[in-house]
Amino acid sequence: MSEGGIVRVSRHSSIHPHTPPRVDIRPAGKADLLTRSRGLTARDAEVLSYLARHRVLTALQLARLVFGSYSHARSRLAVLHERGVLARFRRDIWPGSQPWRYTLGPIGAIVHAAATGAALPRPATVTETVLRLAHSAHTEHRLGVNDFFATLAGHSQHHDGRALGEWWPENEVGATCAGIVRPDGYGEYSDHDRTLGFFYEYDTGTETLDTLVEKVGKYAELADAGICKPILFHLPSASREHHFHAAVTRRWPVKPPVPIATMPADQLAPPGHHIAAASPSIVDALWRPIGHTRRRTLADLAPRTTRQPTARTDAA
DNA sequence: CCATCTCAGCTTTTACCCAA
DNA sequence: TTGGGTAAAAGCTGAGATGG
Repeated sequence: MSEGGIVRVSRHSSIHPHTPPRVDIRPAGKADLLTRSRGLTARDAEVLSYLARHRVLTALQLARLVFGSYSHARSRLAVLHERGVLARFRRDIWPGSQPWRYTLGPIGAIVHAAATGAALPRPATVTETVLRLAHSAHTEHRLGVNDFFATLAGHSQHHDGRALGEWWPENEVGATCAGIVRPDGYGEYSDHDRTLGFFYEYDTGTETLDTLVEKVGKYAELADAGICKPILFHLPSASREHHFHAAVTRRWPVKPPVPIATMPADQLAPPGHHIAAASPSIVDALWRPIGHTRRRTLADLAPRTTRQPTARTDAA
């Protein structure tokens, strides 16, 4: 299946890039706003909070982040969609079907705005936002980034002593970095006495290696400005990883200006349905620091500290 | 009303087999 | 040659049952 939104395509599959995504939005009338927003649980609010902050998530990703079971997540998300709390869309590919991508619907956007003290959006504005999201070429990239963090959060919830303490989306971390770099995300992962704060870069292979190396140079500028964190590069293949390592080593023969580790996506275990076993492989020894041949676990990339792990992922 | 689980059915196109 | 039926792929949907 798709790993929480990452389209895995068999040799028989074909994506229809020109087919518009199927968008499913329940309109919200003023009269039934109160009716439809009634009965929302604390967990529903958590779902809204995640979607407000990270824009779009699949049912599997939300299951990992918020729900205990995938089937219940799908069931509840369908109810929320039916009420107009959530909107959803997906592309048609062959063969098979695609997971729905969920985002805030008209009711959900209003309820979340009311809960956070923000200005209430008009339903037409929400509809426009959903349509833009559904048609944006950047949405699949965003889903890939969200999938990494959702998998990490889901994994942490099933392993004592591990936690994803922070997960900042692209726009928030970009603002914090004063525009010098725009990482795809920032996270803090704890494993017992070790905490790794890292920038995350999700590479789909569409950028040139020179562009990636230039990015590293920008991170060096950021480090000079006082923000130095390791960069985790998610690369599409082992060969891409090999060439990236070679390019960085050519540019900085002794040592890269900031710590960098890479993981080739084609080394990941085949994705599965189960929440508990949700791709633990991203925390396994798949991460290769620049200048090393031995791969390390995610926790091994972190310096040992005596700090207590931070709280689990907070959607707020 | 919510949580959890199971399971039959659906989606969509191609390849293949068989009968007319 | 043409047309109909079926399997395959990969995963989602939604109904139903059970229990809190």
